[in-house]
Amino acid sequence: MTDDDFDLSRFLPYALNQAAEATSIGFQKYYRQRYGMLRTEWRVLFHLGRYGAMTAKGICDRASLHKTKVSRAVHALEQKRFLVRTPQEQDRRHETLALTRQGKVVYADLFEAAKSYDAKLSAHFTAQEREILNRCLEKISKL
Amino acid sequence: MTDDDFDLSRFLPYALNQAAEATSIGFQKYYRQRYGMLRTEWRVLFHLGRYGAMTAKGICDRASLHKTKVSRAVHALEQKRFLVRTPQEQDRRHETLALTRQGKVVYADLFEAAKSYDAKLSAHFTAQEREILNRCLEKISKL
DNA sequence: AGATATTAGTTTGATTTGTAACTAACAACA
DNA sequence: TGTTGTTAGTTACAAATCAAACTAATATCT
Repeated sequence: MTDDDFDLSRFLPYALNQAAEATSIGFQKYYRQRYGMLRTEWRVLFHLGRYGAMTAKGICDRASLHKTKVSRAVHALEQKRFLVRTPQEQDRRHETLALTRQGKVVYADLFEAAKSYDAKLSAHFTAQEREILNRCLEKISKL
Repeated sequence: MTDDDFDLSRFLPYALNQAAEATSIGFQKYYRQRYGMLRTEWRVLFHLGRYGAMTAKGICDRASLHKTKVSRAVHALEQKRFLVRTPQEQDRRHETLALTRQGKVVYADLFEAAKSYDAKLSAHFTAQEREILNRCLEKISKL
């Protein structure tokens, strides 16, 4: 490859970042305006809604999020009355996090919004493209 | 699609973000440790090295970066003596930004590092995957 | 010319993130 | 029992980002 062929837009970290930002904006607007939520809050909410009650540590591990980020998101979601914490009997260091009724409603709404947002994005690709794209992204995330 | 199939890892904004972060880390280390640079600084440096002298506005447009980010990056690169500014005669609002000799050396180093980092990443994909991945990312960035 | 609007770039203050130190609860082992 | 280590989660401070207000130069319109 000659130097002329190597451009920022072909540099994977850059291209991925640009694409990530471009797709994030639209959905971000939704949970920000509607529920005053931050990205980490949405992720934490999603995990609890999708996989059921778990501890903050569980979310850290599943979502590859740092514990301070999760700690702050949990606090914010608690303030909004979207979740409640319950210290575990056998080990009081662990707190089980569970969505409230209201939290579940919000989750359901965001889940649907995410699905339809994703569908709208996917419409720009062929089935093959979408499949390969997913495969590539998954591979990269596991590097 | 049933709900069971829709997971965070299949939600494009999320998958792109995870992949972007995963690939960024390795290269970020390089320009951070070696030159104390931030991401925006590396991007600005790259633009000047790759496309030649231009104004801050020019970089904003080409790189889709906000002017405050560019302003700060330019300031930082100036402090490091990687670039110099020259107000334009005919319109003194515009300043032409150009890499210094030292800036060019740093650019050349980072350019090579980026190329080889990218090559290492690309090794995980087939030619077809890489091609489709690029195409998809480009499409997405233009949405 | 003089008033108004744009444009390039900077600064400021609030929000968000990252890093490291911290507390509290439990475990292991002498 | 007491000392040391580990783990879950929080807090505090520094660094980075974002949005909005600002300055200075030029353009436009009357």
